Amino acid sequence: KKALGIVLETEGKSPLGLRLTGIGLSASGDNSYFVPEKALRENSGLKSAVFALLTDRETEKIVHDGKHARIALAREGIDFVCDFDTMLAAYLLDPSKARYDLESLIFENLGAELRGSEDAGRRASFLLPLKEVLGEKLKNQEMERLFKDVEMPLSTVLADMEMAGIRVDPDKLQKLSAEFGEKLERLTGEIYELAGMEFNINSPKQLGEVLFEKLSLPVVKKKKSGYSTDAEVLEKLKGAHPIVEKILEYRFLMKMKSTYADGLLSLVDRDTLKVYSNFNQTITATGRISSTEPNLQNIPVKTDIGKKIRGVFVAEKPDHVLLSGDYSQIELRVLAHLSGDEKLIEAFVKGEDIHARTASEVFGIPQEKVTSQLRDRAKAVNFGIIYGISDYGLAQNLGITTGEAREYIESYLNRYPKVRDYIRETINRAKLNGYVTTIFNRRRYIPDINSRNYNLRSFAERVAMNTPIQGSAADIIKVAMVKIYNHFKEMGLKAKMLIQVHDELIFDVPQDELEVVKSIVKSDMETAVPLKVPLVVDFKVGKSWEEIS
DNA sequence: GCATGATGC
DNA sequence: AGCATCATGC
Repeated sequence: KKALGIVLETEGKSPLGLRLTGIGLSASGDNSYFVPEKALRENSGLKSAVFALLTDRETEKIVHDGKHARIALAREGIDFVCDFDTMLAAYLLDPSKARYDLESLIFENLGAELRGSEDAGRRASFLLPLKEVLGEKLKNQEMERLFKDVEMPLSTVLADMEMAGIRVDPDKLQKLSAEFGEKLERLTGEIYELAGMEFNINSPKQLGEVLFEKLSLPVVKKKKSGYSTDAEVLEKLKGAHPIVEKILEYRFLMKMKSTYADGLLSLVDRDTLKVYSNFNQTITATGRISSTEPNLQNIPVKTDIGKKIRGVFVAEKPDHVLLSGDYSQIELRVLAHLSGDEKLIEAFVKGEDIHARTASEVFGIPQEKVTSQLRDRAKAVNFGIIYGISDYGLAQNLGITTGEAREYIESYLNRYPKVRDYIRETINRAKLNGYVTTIFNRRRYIPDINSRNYNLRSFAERVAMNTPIQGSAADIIKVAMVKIYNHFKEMGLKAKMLIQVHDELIFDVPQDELEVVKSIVKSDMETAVPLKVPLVVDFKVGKSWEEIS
C-alpha cells in the first residue's frame, strides 16, 4: 500500500466557516507538492486527480488532525477518512502534554526544525517518517488496537458530531437572558442596600472587604491573596447576615446569564439556528473527550432554573426527537471489574442500589434500615474511592473529622477487600513503571509518584487510583460511539449522534426510526466491552434536552 | 496570564 | 477529592 502524507491549509472557523486554501502532498520516495486552492479551482483535471487520491482506498493516508481534515474536506464534497493521525498517536503516547502541534512532533521525534515559512508540501514530507516512529512506539507499548480500533475511527465520529451541530431556540434563550438580567438588577440593589455601599459584586476582592471588614462576618477560609468567598464559605455564613443568601443567588444567576444564556447566544449560527461545539480528543490526561465553544458537557442540570437552559436545546425538525442513553454507575462498575471484588460484583449483578448497599456494608446495618442520610454518606465514600480516597478529602466533603473519615474508609476497605488490594497494586505499579493503564491499555505517566514531597506524592497516588477508572470508562463509551456510528451508517439511518457527556450519548432521531435506533444504541452501549459486571443503560426521549434530563 | 469561582461528570 | 471549560477581575 502506497503511503501519502497530507497537510491541509485552511482558514476560517470550524465547521461552517472552514475553507480549504491549499493541499500539501508527499508520497514515499517522491518529491512533495503544494497545490493552492486556486489551482484546484482553475484546473478541473488536477482537482479530480487530487481528490481521487484523497479517497483512494489503496493509499495509506497520513494526516495530522484527521478530524479537522475531514471537516475541511466535507465542504468540498469529500468523505475523507485517514488511516494514520499523527496527532492522535502522539496523544496516546503521552496524554498529558499541553500541545500536539505538528512542528513540535517533528522536532521531538525526527530532530528537524521547521521554519514558520515552510509550506504545506514541505510539512507533508515529514508525515511518513513521523508515522513510522510513532507507529513503532504505539506497537511497542501495545496501544495499536486502542489507536486503530478506537481513537482513529472515533475522530470520524467526532467530526460528524461537530458538523451536525445542535439546534437551539434563540428566542427562548433571549427570554431567559432577560429574565436573569431583571433578577440580577433587583438583587444588585438589594445587596448594595444591605452592604450600605455600592461595590463590584463580581470582584471577590471587593466582596471579601465588604463581608469580612465592613460587615465583620467571621473569616472561615483564606486564599493566598485574601479572603475566600466561594459557595462553601457563603453556605456557612448563611445565618450570619441576610446579604449572604443574596450573594449566593446573585452568583448563580450571573453564571446562568453570562456563561449559558448570553454565552450560548453568541455562538448560535443565525442561518442554521445551531451551535457547533468542538469535541476535542487530545485534551484530557485520562482519555475523556472535552467540549468547547460551547462546552456542552457542563450545561446545568441540578436546579430547576438551570434545567431551563437545557430546554433551549431541541430536536432538529418537527418530526424528530432527542434520545439520550446514559450508563448507570459506569465508574463503580469499572472499579468492580478492575478489582474483581466479589461483593461489589455481586451488588451489580443483583441490580442493587449501590449506595444503599455500600451504606449497609460500611455502617453494618441491614439495607432496609439505611436512612437517606446514611445513603448520602456512603455515596460520598463511593465517590471518594473513585477520586482516589483521602481522609482529608472525605472529611471536607462530609463535614466530619479526618478521624471519622478514616474510620469510614477503613470500614469500606475491610468490606471490599479486593478494592484495597487493587488500590495498593495500582499505586505500586505506578511507582514501579511510572505510569498507570486502562482496560484498553491507555497509558498515563505519573511523574510525581515517587516524589519526596508528601503533597505532590499523595496527589500523584490519587491520580494513579482515579485514572484507570475514569480512563476505562472513557474507553468504553468511545468503543460504543464507534459501534453505534458504524451501525447507523450500515443501516442508512438518518439518526445522528450529537453530544457525548462522559457517560451519556444524545442523538437526534426521526420519529419513525426511534425504536430501531434505541435498540442499536442499547445493545452497542451495553455490550461495548465485556466486564465482570453488566453495563446498564437508561434511556429517555423528548423534544428538548430538558425533557430527557 | 493567573486567580477565583461557577458549571458538568 | 479525580477530570474538564468559561466568565470575570486585576
